[in-house]
Amino acid sequence: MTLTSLQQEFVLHFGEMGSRWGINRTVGQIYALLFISSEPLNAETITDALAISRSNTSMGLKELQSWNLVRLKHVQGDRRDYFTTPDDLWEIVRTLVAERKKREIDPTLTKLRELELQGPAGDDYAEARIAELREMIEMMTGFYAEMEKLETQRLVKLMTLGSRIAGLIDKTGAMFPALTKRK
Amino acid sequence: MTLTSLQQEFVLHFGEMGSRWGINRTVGQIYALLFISSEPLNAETITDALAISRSNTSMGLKELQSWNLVRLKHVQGDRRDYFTTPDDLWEIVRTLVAERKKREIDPTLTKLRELELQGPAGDDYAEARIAELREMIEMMTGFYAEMEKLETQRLVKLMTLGSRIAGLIDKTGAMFPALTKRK
DNA sequence: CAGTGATTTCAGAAATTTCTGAAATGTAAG
DNA sequence: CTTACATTTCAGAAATTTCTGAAATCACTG
Repeated sequence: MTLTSLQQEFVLHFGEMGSRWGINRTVGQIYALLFISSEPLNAETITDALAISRSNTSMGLKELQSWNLVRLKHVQGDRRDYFTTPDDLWEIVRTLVAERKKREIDPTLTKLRELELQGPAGDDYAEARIAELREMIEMMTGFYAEMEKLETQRLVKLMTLGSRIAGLIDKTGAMFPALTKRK
Repeated sequence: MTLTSLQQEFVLHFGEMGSRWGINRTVGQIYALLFISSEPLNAETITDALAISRSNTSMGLKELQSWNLVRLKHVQGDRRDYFTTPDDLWEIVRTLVAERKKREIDPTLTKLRELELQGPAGDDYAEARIAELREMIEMMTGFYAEMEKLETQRLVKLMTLGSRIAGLIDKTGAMFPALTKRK
């Protein structure tokens, strides 16, 4: 498979960005290629489109699968595995956020709780700082859990509303009547 | 400087997590150490607390400064530079989000716009996919820009309210009267 | 259940990133 | 201007990550 120059540029960009995210260049490129391909691709096709080794493709796909970022498809009369990304961009974003939370946030939250359980260590400042950090992370993950439940439509509306929502809350942090009365 | 076992564990954890984020172990450790230290620390102190080379400390601090994550302080009658993290956790989070956006999102947005400007490349699917991705990123960064403007107090309240806010929007995505009337 | 092709595994090679010590540069004080 | 630190730079060493080709495993098919 030969890439159009548009595909080429897109794929290369995601490869470079990959390192800024926590993933490697090849994984970024594979994902980008699947993302802009209208049809599912098999490992062989990816291998030659990106000019990498077959085994590298295999590892990259495995990595993407562990992130739940690609779906496996099968073509009638073809034994090979074909891969795609979900059509729904929101689904992709949800997955991405969920997985990053799992890998980047949750372990830290666990560790902080563990440290607090070890009880007073005679370092009041550090202890207070750790507690404060834990509380903040809990607040943010709690908010995230709520947002995760929302249907996409409502989420979109919420984002579009933007800061107009904040108008409902006065400076002291109390809610305006409009919000408290209803429900 | 010798670390208490609490400090030790905290610092090592952030070192390990560092690689899951885009930063390296040492940078994570330096930041963690500054974060749980009640007093500003100089490079020499950091160097021996973490058992790394003086030059490594210098590079790590430079990296943290480029992220705006540390502040430089000076102690009367001492020529050395002392470093701390802001007391306000919210300020830290805001900085972190802003910097990650700058490094991880903005370049991609620019690239996508650039690709669109290059005009029809005869690959309708890829073009549509790119446009869709650009729109989603614009929506999210737009929402972020709004949230960034809010005072911390309101932001906290908003997060605590959580999904109750979503009750204000009906399934079709239209706002409920309560929200539209008050303005 | 042998044969064929697809996929994965894995040890070492290649590439990249991180770290160090030595030298260079910067800076305040005398 | 010179001395006395403090900090930064930088080339090479060390460590880590990524990539490859060969071999192993897996799984259909006839």
